[in-house]
Amino acid sequence: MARWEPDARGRLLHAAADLFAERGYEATTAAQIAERAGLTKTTLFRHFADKREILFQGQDALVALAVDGVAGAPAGSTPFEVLHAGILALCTMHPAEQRANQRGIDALLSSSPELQERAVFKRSTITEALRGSLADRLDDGRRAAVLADLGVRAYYGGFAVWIASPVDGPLADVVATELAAYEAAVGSLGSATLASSAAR
Amino acid sequence: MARWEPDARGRLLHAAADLFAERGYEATTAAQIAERAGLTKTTLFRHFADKREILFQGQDALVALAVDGVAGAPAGSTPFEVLHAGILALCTMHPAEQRANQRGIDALLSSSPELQERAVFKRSTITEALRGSLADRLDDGRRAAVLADLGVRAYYGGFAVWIASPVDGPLADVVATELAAYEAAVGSLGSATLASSAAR
DNA sequence: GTCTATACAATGATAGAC
DNA sequence: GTCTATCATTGTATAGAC
Repeated sequence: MARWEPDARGRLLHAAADLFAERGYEATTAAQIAERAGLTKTTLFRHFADKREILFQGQDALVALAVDGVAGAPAGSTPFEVLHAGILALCTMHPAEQRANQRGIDALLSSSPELQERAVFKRSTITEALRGSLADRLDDGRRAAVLADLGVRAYYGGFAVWIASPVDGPLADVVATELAAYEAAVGSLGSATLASSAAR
Repeated sequence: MARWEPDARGRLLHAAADLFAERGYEATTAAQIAERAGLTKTTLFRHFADKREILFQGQDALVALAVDGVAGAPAGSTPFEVLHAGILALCTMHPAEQRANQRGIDALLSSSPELQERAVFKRSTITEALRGSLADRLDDGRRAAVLADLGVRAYYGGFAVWIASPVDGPLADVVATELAAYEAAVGSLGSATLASSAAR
């Protein structure tokens, strides 16, 4: 028999979600979250590095998804196809059932500068991991970097559209549309540049 | 006659630079900085929003530089020429004499996760401002976003090279070289995409 | 309008007991 | 793993001094 109730982490997450929804992020203290979960502040900080991390639960898995997605792209893929593989792998983290949850988290994020800073950092971590794995595949570091930025933009942009949309549908569809639009924008940029330099 | 010693902000910056160099960022407390400057903690936090901001002194001006640089690009410029104008404007913030200082700041940044997070946030603020002003000029939002990412990469990448380089020279030269390299990478990406889609 | 004094709330770390 | 307890530090708030 366990000497304490199981799933402390899950209880903390649940308590935090409730309290953040009730009073907002800043008005909720770490001690209050712990108390509602039937635990203490010390235990909370054993499970989460800091208060902000509670809201980014599971985000760390995105890095591995992107890297594995890129690594798993078939040989002979074009650079954009490799990128697609990495970005669409990210979408598997967000099933349609969680869309309502994500809306709530999104609202919290925009309420606190502290959380926005952390969100930007997470985004940059994903971008950097993606850039690294693309660089392994593409042997041109700068091309890999540009693709990583572009892919992450499509992912986050698609995510925002998906969250805001009234109709249910898979995130991957929206993101794929975004990716195609960015691809077109880069294509026109490339050809515009070539045309203008050819004109000289 | 002043009733107190002037230039409190300057003294705080100087005291912080000394203490950070002596003991590192984390081992220096806000109270110690204030004390060495002959002030109190309260005053320090009147001049800086938080401890991290002490190390990003002046960074906020970069946003205006980028925006004004883009806005000042001559009519009829190509998208890349507009971008050049914005990015090279950023370089005016960093005269060659400050290169040694920047090296010290750079070392501190890599010593603390807290500072890295703030640095990433500053970078994203600059990117976002640049993206906005490029979007005004270029009427294609996604193209503007890709260019902003690319330009900021050239700026930060060039900055790192400039910091590390043993030879003295203007930052703008290094950054211009980076920009050209990224431009070439995007050009080849665009034509590769066009070629591969044409081949179908 | 800038600084000081004091008190305060909250984060996060640490040590030792169960 | 969790708890109690204590602690340093950040950052805020208030009221007053010059």
